[in-house]
Amino acid sequence: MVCRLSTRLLNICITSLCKAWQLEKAEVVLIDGIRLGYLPDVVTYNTLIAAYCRLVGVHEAYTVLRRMREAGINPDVITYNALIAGAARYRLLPLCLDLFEEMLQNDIIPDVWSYNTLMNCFFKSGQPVEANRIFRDMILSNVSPSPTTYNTMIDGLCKAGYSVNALRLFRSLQRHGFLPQLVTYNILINGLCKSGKLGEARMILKELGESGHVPNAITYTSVMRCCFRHGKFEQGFEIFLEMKGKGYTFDSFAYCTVISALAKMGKPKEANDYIEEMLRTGFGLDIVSYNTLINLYCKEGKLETAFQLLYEIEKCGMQSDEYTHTILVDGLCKIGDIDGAQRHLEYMKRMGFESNLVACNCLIHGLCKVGKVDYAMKVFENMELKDSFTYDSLVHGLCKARKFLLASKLLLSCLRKGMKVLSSTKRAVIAGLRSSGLRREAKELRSAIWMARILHW
DNA sequence: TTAGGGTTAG
Repeated sequence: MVCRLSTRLLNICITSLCKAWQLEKAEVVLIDGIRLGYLPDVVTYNTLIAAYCRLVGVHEAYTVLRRMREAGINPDVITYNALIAGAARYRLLPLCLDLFEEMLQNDIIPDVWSYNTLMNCFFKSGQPVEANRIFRDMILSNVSPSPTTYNTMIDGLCKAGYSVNALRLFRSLQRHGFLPQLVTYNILINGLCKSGKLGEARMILKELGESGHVPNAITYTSVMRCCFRHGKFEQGFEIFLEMKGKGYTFDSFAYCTVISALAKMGKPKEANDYIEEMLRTGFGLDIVSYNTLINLYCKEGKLETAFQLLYEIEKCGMQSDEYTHTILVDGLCKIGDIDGAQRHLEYMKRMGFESNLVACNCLIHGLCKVGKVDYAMKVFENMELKDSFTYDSLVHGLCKARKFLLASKLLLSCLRKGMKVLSSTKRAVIAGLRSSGLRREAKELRSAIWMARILHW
């Protein structure tokens, strides 16, 4: 009894220290505890493993598992779930699968949490088909799905571009008596908004209103962002005011949405006013908030201030991300500092950021803007991934350089891949071919555009 | 120990 009480006390201490990010102190308490006869149990080690995953890394957490075994304590399903969640946090899909396999080999039966985490990891890694396979495995293993399972499925489907299937799943669950939670509505509203299905999003929002759930800050932010994206600025700002009135502007999410919208609208003065308001509220800025500010400074051409912020981020120990550097590359391109942009791309590589499609697109656009279209072509040829932004920028650049035949060739290869390009891009190439006396080529391009429209409808 | 909102390019 005394021993069990002591272990409980030890666990309470370790849990509090882990929650306060005091991992080193938690380790000291563990060592001192053992010395004083407070014996750790599976909960002690599970707490430490979860904390290592969250604060240090999954490999370091795995060393705790070894120590746990050395202490004669067997891991359980919670131990493995924590490790799988840790691996999923760092998108280490093969490690997630290895851990799942190791769990099975140790005769530990995976539970709904294990499957949910693995499924989510597959979705986050861009593998919706595999995620669905995990869902099926779960059913075959007689593990009952939880509301989180369905929420993960709906969210994953939306993010993978299958919002229609997500809505279908939602409806079929409802028919089988599933009562959607607020989070389910939020996932679906956000997913439908992002895929441009505004009518359906509005319908779900109406159903949410009738469901008895009260829309929260997340619901409001999703809908507000959707309004801004579709040019309904007045409605967007009305939502922001309503959020303020309800006390839903307690974090940076709503502010970042509004500031970015104003930056896009070319209203830096108003955006700066909101920045000041956000800073006055006193909540700490995270990396997305910093990125929003850097983006605004870049849009204003204030690159020095933007880099000063990057310096601040790094100085306070915060990690900059792909967005931070992509925004800076774009900012440099926009002021015509192509050398600076290329240097920053190199810096990104050195920092360990993988090849970044958006940043490369910015460079191509910047090169075309300053008339270096041949160099833009070289960058294009070396790019592994290309999207409609890549083609749009380059085709426009080629038209500007009066290289209409090459522009037409690129445009066609883009259309054949089923990518959508701007109407202005198509018009520029056809008009260019005509003005150069290439009437037959212009006619052929028009037919090809027409065919592509039918094929990829 | 699992799920939801904010930041980048034509």
